[in-house]
Amino acid sequence: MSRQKSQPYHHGQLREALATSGRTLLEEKGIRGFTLRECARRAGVSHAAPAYHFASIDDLLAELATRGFDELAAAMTAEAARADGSATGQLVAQGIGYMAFAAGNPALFQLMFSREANRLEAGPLAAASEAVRALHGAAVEAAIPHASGEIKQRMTDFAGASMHGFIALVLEGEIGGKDSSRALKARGLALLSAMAETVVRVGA
Amino acid sequence: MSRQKSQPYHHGQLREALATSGRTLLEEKGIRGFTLRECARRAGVSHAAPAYHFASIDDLLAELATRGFDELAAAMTAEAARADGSATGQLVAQGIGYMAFAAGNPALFQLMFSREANRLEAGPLAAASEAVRALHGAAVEAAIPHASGEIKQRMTDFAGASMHGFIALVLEGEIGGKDSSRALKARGLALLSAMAETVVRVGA
DNA sequence: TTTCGCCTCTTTCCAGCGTAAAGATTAGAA
DNA sequence: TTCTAATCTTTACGCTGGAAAGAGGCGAAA
Repeated sequence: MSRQKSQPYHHGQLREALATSGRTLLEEKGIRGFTLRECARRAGVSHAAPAYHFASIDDLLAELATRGFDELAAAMTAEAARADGSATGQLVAQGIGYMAFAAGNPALFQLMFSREANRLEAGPLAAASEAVRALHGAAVEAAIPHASGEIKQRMTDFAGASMHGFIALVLEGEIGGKDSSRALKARGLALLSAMAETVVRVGA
Repeated sequence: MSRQKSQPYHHGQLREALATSGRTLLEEKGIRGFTLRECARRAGVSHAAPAYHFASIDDLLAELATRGFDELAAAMTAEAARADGSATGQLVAQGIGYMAFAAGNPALFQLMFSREANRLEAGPLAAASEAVRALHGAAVEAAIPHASGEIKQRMTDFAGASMHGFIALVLEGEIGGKDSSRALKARGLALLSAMAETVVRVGA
């Protein structure tokens, strides 16, 4: 990612390059260890160059979080496409995609749900996170089409909370600290199954 | 908290004072806005004074997180004491205490579950967080005394995940962004009820 | 009681940080 | 070709966490 002779001054793709180097840097050093200067260094530009593309370090972090939400939505959709067409199958598959993304990008996942990235109300970050919520909400409602609006809301809360809470606690080491990766996946799957069962039972 | 004539040089209670000023500072500025120097300033000492009591800023943050876990355990116990003696009542009450603590100390709660505080395996932080887990695990097992060990584990995962996930998503604004505080409490209570019902149903 | 050593805190210093301002360079339009 | 705006570098500032050295105060040993 360092500057080449073919790009002696204008980088041309600096915004993209910063997002790329920023993402790896974030996973390597964590949120507190993330610095704008190191990010610029890895992109091969001076430490002040990012200022033109991002108003502040928080702005860059918000961009990373936004891209994270986009990718999370894609992971949920992709996993759902691989599952059978049943409503509960879709719901569980979405959860698998959600957890797999979180496990593969723990620091980014933490940033996305950390409130450190200042999400302006109408900003792209809020839209991207809303898209994930919509995806999940649709899956829950599809599983309980005849339920009342209130039940649907409660079951969406319930499904989202258990799915998110489980992987969050796993990443934190609060759950399955000594478990193998395989055993952990089984626990996750068991949780998603119990969640889906409850949703259809209450919402029937 | 500034230095008085009665304590011209030796502070005497500096460790405590730093933990106190650190806690308010954390809630005011968030994890990323937390600085050791401002913390020392508020305690009325020079910026290098904390070094004697805390090896690094991460060490101070770990102390704050540890105290947070102690307080969280106390909040869960206190709320459970106010509830009826039924096993599910205890489980729900613990959840209320958990959520109330998180809502009242959002930045601290986030720090506790942020992996930023480097939790050494055998450190006091790990012990304090383990105590909270034990408290919750005992409540779940008391609700399903005849269940197998595997079911108990799965239901502990399940209960902990939904409880933690819900309040985490609320703090993040992912759930109930427009709701009033009252409505939000109702949603939380509904979630805890659904959680407890599922635990006793599956574990029966 | 005096002295001495250790604990606690301050002062000073350093490199690194985010950000602002000004200068340099380039691309593309006129 | 020349001019202008966009992009990047250089420089500078106040802040940060931490290390090192010095000062002050307490308690034990004489």
